[in-house]
Amino acid sequence: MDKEMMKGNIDLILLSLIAERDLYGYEMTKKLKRLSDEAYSMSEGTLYPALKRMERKGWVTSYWSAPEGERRKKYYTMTNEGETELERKQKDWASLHSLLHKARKSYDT
Amino acid sequence: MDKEMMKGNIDLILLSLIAERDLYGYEMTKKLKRLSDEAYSMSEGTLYPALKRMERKGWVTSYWSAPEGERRKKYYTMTNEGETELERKQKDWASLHSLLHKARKSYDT
DNA sequence: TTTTAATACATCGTATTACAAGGGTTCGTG
DNA sequence: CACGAACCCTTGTAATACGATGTATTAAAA
Repeated sequence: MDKEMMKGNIDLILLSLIAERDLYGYEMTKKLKRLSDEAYSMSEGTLYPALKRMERKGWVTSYWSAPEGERRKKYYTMTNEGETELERKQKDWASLHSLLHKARKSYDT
Repeated sequence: MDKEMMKGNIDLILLSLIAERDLYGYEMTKKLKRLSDEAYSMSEGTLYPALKRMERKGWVTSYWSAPEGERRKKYYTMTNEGETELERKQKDWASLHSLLHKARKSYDT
């Protein structure tokens, strides 16, 4: 998968991940790599600013976790607004999918 | 459909349209609006620079048509490179779709 | 006939975005 | 102790989407 394909969809990807369970940043990069069969690596220069952005928009919140003997990790968790936004993005995604389908099939003149 | 959803997918959309048959710019905006049930309007400030960009990249070529009594229109047509690029983008799109699916389903830990 | 709306192409300035490159700390293992 | 992996972050740059704006031409309405 070309990295270009991620453009414009970073937030949707991250929201989808975080919706499942709380994750910390570094973990997200590893998970994405695994889920894409090593095809896609999200650079940290993309990830961390994106997380900040989403937190600023109120879609996620974060908390530090530092259990005994473990190093600190910054976990991100979903807000209600984030869930709303995710649903919106999923709908948009479906609409775009449908639009592309129609375009390919020359649905009308 | 929110306009935001188009970000990063403009080229894919336009290539999909042009792959079906030669089209001129203004026609593309109308067709997209129709295909999306009036939900999406591609602004001309988005469209024309995008067409120029794709022509520069060799994905499409253009020709002017000015039949007797009709006003001039600039038609765009697909190149072989454009078809290759379209296939590449379609594959990427499918990969992203799969990735999102796996993210939602908590496919792994 | 004058005005208005639609058709058709284009550019410019701005805000946003993705990312490579870099910086830093902490921890485990050889 | 050295080294790499785990973890977080910022800065600068290039590309992108789009609103605003400009210019002609043609069709329709007033």
